[in-house]
Amino acid sequence: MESTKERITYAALQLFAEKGYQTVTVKEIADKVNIKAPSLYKHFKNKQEIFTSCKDLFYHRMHEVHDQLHMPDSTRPAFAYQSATTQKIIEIAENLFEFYLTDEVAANFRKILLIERYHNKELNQMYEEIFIDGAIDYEEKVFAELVEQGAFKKTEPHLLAIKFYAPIYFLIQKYEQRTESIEEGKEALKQVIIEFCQLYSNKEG
Amino acid sequence: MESTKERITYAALQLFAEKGYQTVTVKEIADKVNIKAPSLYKHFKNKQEIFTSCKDLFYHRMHEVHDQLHMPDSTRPAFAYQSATTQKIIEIAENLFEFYLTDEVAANFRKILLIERYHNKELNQMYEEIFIDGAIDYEEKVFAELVEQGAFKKTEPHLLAIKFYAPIYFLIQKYEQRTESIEEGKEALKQVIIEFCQLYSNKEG
DNA sequence: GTCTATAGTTAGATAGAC
DNA sequence: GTCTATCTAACTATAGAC
Repeated sequence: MESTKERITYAALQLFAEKGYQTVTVKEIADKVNIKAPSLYKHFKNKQEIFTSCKDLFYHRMHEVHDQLHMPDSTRPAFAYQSATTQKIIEIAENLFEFYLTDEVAANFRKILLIERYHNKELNQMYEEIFIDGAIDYEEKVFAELVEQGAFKKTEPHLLAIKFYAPIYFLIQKYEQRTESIEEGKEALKQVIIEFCQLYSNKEG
Repeated sequence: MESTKERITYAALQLFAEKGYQTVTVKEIADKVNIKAPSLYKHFKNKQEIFTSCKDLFYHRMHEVHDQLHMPDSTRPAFAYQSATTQKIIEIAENLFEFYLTDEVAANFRKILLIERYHNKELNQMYEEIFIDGAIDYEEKVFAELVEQGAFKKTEPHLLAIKFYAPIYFLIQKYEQRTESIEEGKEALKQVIIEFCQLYSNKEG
């Protein structure tokens, strides 16, 4: 059972991701939910609040999944890097890739951030925290730990993080517009990560 | 001497890159050129034609620079891969990075493509041709040639292309919103590419 | 909580004077 | 080729009936 408020939020999320906030009209959102535009205002004060609802939905979903997957999250305390293994970082890469491509909320809000960040300071900060600096900082810590443990060869963690994360970042943007070929993308990712691990890890695999 | 038509195109280019096509009003464009909105219509038939003018400007600039730098361009005949050397691919990476971050036309239109591609088939195709498949195809050919020449170790060209290109792609998106720190980005790029070449090339450098 | 009707505003674009 | 004045259409949002 989905409430009308939730249906509006999901409809708006899809439309904002496709066209951007300003381009989407409240009538379009209403049409998608099969109600008339003025009825929206019984659920939300105004258009901006619908957007806020999308943002809240994404934050909630992201924290939930990042927690599950022990993924980057600059707004929460650090997770146990001690448990990092080569196998685990492969899993992290695959989960990250899959989450931001197939999860409806994550995939759409990622697009929204990409679109809106050029004229919205807050959303730009959010994008950088999640997909640029935040992600790199996290990977850096993971690799620093792996190097210290002796699991990885002594290498500069920042460069290692870029080499590891950049292909994930690139492949997400490559396959976001062709979700029917996601398996192909996953395969490419896997190969890149495996080669990466063979190069820099001391153990095999 | 810049014509009013050119001044309008450049003003629109900046605004579209920041806010997206729909969000920008013709009044905003006019304000930036210090004329009144109706005067725009003496230079362009409508708003859409201003956008077309931005696109044409970018295409012209891109072909010009890609030719100069022997860079990817799926709409033109292939360049002489025979002349590819390790030193040259480092230069290609740096030039690509610098062009799409510092050239006013290229940097702004790249943002426009990123913003508009989710709801515009033509622009999505253009983005993929320039920044995704086109770029990867080009690098793939370069590396295939380098491998055949014996300059590079025998490696799967497609994976090599992703490993080479993804960091460029990522760093462009990292530094596009902080052009004051571009030198830092250039340094990171250089290090990544140098390490890349050390790993895969047979000769040094 | 849905609707119809409509207010209030702003957008893109045109007409016509200078 | 610039301007002022203005048209028309579209959008956000409100009022009030059901």
